Amino acid sequence: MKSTRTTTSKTAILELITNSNVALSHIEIQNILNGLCDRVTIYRILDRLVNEDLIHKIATPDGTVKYASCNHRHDNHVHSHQHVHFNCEKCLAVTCLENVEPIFEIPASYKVKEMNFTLTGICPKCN
Amino acid sequence: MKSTRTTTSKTAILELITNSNVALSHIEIQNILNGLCDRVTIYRILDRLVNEDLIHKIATPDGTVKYASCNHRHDNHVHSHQHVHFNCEKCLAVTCLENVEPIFEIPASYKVKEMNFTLTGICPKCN
DNA sequence: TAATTAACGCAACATTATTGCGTTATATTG
DNA sequence: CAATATAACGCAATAATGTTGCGTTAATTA
Repeated sequence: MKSTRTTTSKTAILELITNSNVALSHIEIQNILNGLCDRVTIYRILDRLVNEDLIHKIATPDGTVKYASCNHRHDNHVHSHQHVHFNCEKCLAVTCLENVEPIFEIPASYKVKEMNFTLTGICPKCN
Repeated sequence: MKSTRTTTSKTAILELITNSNVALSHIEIQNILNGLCDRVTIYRILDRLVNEDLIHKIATPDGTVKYASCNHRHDNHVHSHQHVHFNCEKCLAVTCLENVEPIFEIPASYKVKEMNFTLTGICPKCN
């Protein structure tokens, strides 16, 4: 009987991430919210949103953790975050490239559950 | 005239990373070295080794920064870390899959400089 | 072998993340 | 619709991780 409640902060953060076209870090969210809730609460809400599968967590190649919305289609009960992300060196934005699907082959002895594909370079805006 | 010196700690760390078949984090390296040098020195050496292109830095999807050796072949002056990494959920090991090369298409407006492809799941050993 | 200075150790500081606990407010129930 | 249960919160403390400054040590070179 694990329930989860709708709070002002939770909806605000979810909306923020959903409406953003780039992945956001904890600090970025904190700055945008500008004191709406405690720093710790943001951590807890982000964890909850990830658990509830409403957002997903990604890390840039340098280790910065960011959060992005899951506008994925639940094709047939299978849920996986097969996203390709683009990390701009200039503006540091992390964007989801939803329609890029890499093809690759890996030994069958590896049981792949998730994949994380991040490209680094210069985005169209900064080019 | 930027010179770089060979020190005991530096060679030890480089050797450690080179001989490891999995990527190592700062703490893991620190624990293995077991007081050979200071925590700060490890940070500085790792930075230097990355700059000198002797090792490369990667991050697991959850944001843990790890370091691995570059046993890449400098085909023709072009140097890029087109590695595919496998991150085992069980033993947390990050392994380089050198011979897996993903194929993907991305809008030309994006200038791709590096790519980071991490798969998560269960490795052959843990399976 | 002496001089130069990169690299080191140590201490202090900065940033980021986690935990405990009493309080607040969301959802449920009588 | 008010009373109740407890998820979620704020705040303070603590842990974990990364950075900076500076005096000292030791790798290179002249």
